[in-house]
Amino acid sequence: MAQMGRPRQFDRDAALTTAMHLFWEHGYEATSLSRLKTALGISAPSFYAAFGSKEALFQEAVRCYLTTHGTVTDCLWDTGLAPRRAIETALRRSAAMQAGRGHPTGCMVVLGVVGTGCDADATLTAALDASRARTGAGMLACVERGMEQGELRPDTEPRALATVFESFLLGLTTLARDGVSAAAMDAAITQVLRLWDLACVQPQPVDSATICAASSGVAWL
Amino acid sequence: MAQMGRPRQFDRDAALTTAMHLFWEHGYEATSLSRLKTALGISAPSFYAAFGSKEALFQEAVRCYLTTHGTVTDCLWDTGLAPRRAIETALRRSAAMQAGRGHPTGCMVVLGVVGTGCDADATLTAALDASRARTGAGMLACVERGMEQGELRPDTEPRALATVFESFLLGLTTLARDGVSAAAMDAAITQVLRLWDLACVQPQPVDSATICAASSGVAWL
DNA sequence: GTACTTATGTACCGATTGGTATGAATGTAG
DNA sequence: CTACATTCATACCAATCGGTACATAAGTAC
Repeated sequence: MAQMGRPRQFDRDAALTTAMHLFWEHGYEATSLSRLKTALGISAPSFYAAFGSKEALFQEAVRCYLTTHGTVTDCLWDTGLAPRRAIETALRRSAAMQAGRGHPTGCMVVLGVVGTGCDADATLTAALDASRARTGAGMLACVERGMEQGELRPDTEPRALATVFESFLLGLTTLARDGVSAAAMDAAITQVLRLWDLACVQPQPVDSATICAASSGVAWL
Repeated sequence: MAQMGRPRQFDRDAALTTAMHLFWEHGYEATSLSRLKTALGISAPSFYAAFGSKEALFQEAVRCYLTTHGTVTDCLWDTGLAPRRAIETALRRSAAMQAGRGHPTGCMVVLGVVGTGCDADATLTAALDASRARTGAGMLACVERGMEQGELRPDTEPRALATVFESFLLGLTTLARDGVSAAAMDAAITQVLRLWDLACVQPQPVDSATICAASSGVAWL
């Protein structure tokens, strides 16, 4: 049996994507029910039958983001990758994604820092906060791996170096919102990665700027 | 003559500061009239008599921010300062301010990128957008000054290097919102400034990390 | 004192917020 | 066919949104 009852007359996945784009673009509070209903092309009862509530839809949109666009930094946890390459890949993929087309600019996880207002918003942004914490920890883990593997000098300050990469990554969101191109971001990424090479035991000229975002199945971003 | 009519029974400047903190913390849309009235301790007619409208108050709050906390990056335009020192001072002052106490964390100018939702919000965030553009241009101007003065190598890519500093600076807002301390930011600033030294004609070990935020009359931040 | 100016408190405005009750429409199961 | 399950459209809900009318209070000017 397929499913009982009258079938819904809209594509739930497509509607979820549209809602994600709205929350991504405008934030949680600024995305009103009426705007959602209009954009999704459905009525209020259909909305609540399909998604439960505005907050539940937001949570689901966040989950959708984290499992798609948000995966660009997962390489930070790929221990099969050289740590420097992991960081470079995360930065270049993130830049390409954030400045990419077909969706709002910037990173939804970063934009969520201001989205709400009440005190009860902790549950709303919990997933976003956790994602940022995870990415920051990933940066630090990569630097520490670089030290453990003897690639970085022992006197390297892992937290300070990781914080540079993390802050730079976080800043891309605002750059993207202000219309900075992916090419400009890529040039900056090439520069900031020289900090890694500078911290290396033996200064080695590395071939940067050649990790393409399309190098591993994220061409849809 | 002092001023005719019944004198107002609240401190307008203090109310403006309180309102600025609310907008800074929660953004424009998430800061409702009732919240403002409660925090300011005044009634609706007093509010409108004193500030005109919510939007007018926001604009005034932005102006207040830009002329106080927002001045931490003005040193980027101080041609009397060595360009490297101008950038370092801007970064360290900004970090100290954003992680400082007595006000919300992060930079109000950066947090404004997501504050609104409608299409007519262009007028709302125009001042914030212009401020970010100005700071970005200031970063670039400093790098270009470093090249013109022969301090940086001729093959330096000014835009790429300036974008690194700019993105790093923008990222501090999210770091601050996530509770990163000023000390941790300072350590990262020391690291990112090595990019400047790396681009110098003659590699020179510079005494970083010793520009205190209190070095020029911004101790109130 | 009276005239005038400004601020305040109460009570209210239409519009929009997120969310529902209700019953008809449309499907499957038997 | 009937019974059941689910979605749909219309209409509606209390609460809150940003903003105002109006009378009163409190000051200065003369």
